[in-house]
Amino acid sequence: MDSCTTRVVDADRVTAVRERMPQSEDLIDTADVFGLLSDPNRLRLLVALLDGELCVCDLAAVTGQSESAVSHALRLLRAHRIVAARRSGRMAYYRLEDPHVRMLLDVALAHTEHTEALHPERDGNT
Amino acid sequence: MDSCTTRVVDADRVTAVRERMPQSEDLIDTADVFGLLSDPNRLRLLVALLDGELCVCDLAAVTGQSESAVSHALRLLRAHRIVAARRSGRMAYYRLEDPHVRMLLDVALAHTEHTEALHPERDGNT
DNA sequence: TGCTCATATGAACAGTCCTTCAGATGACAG
DNA sequence: CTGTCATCTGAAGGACTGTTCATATGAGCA
Repeated sequence: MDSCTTRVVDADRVTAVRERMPQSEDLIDTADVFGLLSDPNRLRLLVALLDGELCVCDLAAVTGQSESAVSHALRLLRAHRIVAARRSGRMAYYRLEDPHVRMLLDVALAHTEHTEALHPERDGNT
Repeated sequence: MDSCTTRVVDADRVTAVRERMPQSEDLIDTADVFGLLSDPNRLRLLVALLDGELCVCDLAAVTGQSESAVSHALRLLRAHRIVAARRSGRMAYYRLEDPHVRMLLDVALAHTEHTEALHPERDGNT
């Protein structure tokens, strides 16, 4: 049927799965969110914010990063509406704003704590 | 108290949050998993596999990638035990193996479908 | 045995990302 | 108004990632 570049074995499955596939735009947005959670330091920041708001310097102290690095990370997260800032004088208090991300964090952390001693990096072959 | 590089405003909160913070190793593993989900093409592969196993060429057809790219991606996912392969002759059928990742995908996709028209990339300032 | 097909792999290039350093902004104290 | 403090920003360097092209493996078939 389509002998271009991609052979197809189970044409029906392919068509069915293709129709169920979310829009490319949505996929990209989702991948983007995962990307924001894929950096250990950013992850630390978000985990720290699970309990409530914190200012930049406290976030730096908690996560062990430079304040500049924290600021950069927060800027990124803020641009994606994942965190929000409240200003009080010269301080900036950040909070976790996106309930969707909070859910992902909950799921992820709950499971990693149960999945100790399951270290990958070996070739998962037959 | 610690006048090194990082000032602290709310010392008690900092200590409390620090103690609740998961182990660095766990954090890194979690970030790693998110990283694997942060590529649109890899995400497409995993979404395609939500319904059941598929061979490499069908995955390529569904996701619109070259078979080589698919193979590389699957190799990575396989190394992290997120997918598993079943061989039948010269074909390789892949399935989603990690229930934890399946859960993350479910949560993420459910929400992106509801969160249309919420495009970020603007500076989330006051 | 030799050919073809499905998949796997390696090397390499381009693009992206994170950190750091230096400097800018804007608020508060005197 | 001047100096200090908390935070923000821009530029730059090095590391990492994903793709492609070319080739290797290994199963089925003649």
